[in-house]
Amino acid sequence: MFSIGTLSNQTGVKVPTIRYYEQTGLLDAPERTEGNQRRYGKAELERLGFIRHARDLGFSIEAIAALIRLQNHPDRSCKEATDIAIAQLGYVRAKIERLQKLETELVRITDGCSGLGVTEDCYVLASLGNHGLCEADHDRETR
Amino acid sequence: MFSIGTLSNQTGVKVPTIRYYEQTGLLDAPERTEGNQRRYGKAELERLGFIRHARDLGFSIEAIAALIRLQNHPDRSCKEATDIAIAQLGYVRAKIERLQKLETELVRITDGCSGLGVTEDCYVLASLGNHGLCEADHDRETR
DNA sequence: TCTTGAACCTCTAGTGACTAGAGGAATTAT
DNA sequence: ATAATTCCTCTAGTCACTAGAGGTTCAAGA
Repeated sequence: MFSIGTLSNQTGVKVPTIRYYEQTGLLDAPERTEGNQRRYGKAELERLGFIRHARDLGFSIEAIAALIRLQNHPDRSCKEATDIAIAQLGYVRAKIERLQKLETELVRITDGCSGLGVTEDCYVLASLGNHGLCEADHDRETR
Repeated sequence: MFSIGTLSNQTGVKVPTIRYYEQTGLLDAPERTEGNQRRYGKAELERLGFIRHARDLGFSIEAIAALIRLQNHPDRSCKEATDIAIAQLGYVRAKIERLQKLETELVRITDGCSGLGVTEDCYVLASLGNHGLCEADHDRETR
């Protein structure tokens, strides 16, 4: 049994974040010492590792909660877990595509400007003010 | 002179968002009617178009505020505006790179799973639980 | 001119996933 | 025994909005 600080060191997840995960139900409330401090074991270490890895991959807390529910029902079809991962993949791909459009336009904007003039004639500012200068549409980056 | 709703229609920026921009200082407080309703002119329309375009490109409110300050001092060097845009480009590129790593791993994870079995043997869940299965490091996606 | 209904106003609170800080208690090391 | 560190809870802040309550003003038609 180890403290929240040790768990934090083992997993790289910050202490307040661990408490936040407990609060939101991603982690079960652990045992406590007589003095009310949290004490964790191997099971929590593994689950937090799972959560951390999924977060690193950009899964939402909500999606991770769903994955954990699936883990707790090992008889359920694997398809549901795969579906969540595939949805995440689609989300990541869509985001990449959007960002690549933004990259293209930012390159265009920054290339057009020597950086030597004064703001009055600045191509960056002109481009931002005049969407008509864009070559293509770019969707809003929803983060 | 036109209302906030008209401005919203012209720019595609939602009414509450326009008020939010005013509150945060991105937009100046406009004239009001006797009945306290906002009335806008061409200048505000243009500035909001500028803001919208910059937001679409992923610039932060803070960065946009800086760009607007530069616009208001046309004698300042264009370099500052270009620097902001270049920083944004770097940010976008870093994000793309991270997301591509995530994409690779998500493909690996989802390809490894037939979707036919039960969760107990699910490769998706196993992969998420065991970071050691990853081929490469992937940084946390900071959004 | 009056009425109706749409659009407007302010204010507060909620979103996601944390992070920061206050003020105090428990644990660990010396 | 004492000092340093870690832990506890609770509240509030972050970013860029979005939603809703409860009330007021405006514009168009009768």
